[in-house]
Amino acid sequence: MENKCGEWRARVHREMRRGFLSMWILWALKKRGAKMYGYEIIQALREKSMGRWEPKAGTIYPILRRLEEKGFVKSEWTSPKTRGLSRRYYKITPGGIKATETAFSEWKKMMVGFKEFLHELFGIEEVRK
Amino acid sequence: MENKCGEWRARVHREMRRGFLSMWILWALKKRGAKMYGYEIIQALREKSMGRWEPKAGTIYPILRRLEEKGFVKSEWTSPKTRGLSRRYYKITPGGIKATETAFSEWKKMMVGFKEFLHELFGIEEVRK
DNA sequence: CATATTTATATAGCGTTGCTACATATGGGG
DNA sequence: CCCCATATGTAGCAACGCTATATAAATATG
Repeated sequence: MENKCGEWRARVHREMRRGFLSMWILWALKKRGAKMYGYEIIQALREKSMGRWEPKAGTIYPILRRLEEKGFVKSEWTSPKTRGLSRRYYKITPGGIKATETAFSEWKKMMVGFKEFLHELFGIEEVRK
Repeated sequence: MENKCGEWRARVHREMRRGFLSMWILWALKKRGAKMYGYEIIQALREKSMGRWEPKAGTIYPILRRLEEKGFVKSEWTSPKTRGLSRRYYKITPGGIKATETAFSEWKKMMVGFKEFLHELFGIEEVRK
């Protein structure tokens, strides 16, 4: 029972993240301005979400590849000059910037829609945070 | 160009809905109190979202089946006494009510987290390494 | 020196889900 | 009778978050 509830919670959490992660990463690249590499993004998300979320490598690296396939980021493999491991740096493209804005616009519409939906259908004020 | 942007928009829209639809439907059943049938739910969502979303039968019916598999709703096939088509009526269970609250709690956490994430990562202060 | 941990990237495969497309069937209006 | 609305359902696709696992070099620890 408790277990099933936990599973449900985890599943809800997981499914709710879908569609947001790409947006978050594109956003990070856009606002940061500079190029970032995968491991750096993983750590940034972990730190900035303050323990709310532990992004996994198997989640982030595929996202970055997909974003590159779509032309939203461009990557560049760099060998360190003095020491350290090689890194693949990602940089957002103009298309990526546009995609970020599109995604945010969709997100906002959905949130507004969700609140209005709840309000209209059920008169829930609770939702207004 | 325009096409690709449209595809991206549609994909974002689609992915963002994941994890919300079950919650919406459970919520509708919970707040409505009474039992509802699939077609009714589809129409209610269409009307109440005011054209923002056109829920499809192929989306809603499978959701209802899954919710029943999880024990969050119970269904009952009813033949009309006088006239009209037979309908499968759904009613939320105590487990479903708990699941609704769980999902809403997760949703709120995620929204708050998202806002804080954006503020912290991209606020006035320069982002640290 | 040897070992363990951290840094860094990558992919195969799983499960869930929203959606398209299609199938089936009844009721009512013209 | 024909057409649309009503009403339910499933097969199959595509996307994506995640687990598990692999690889390899750098760095820390004993």
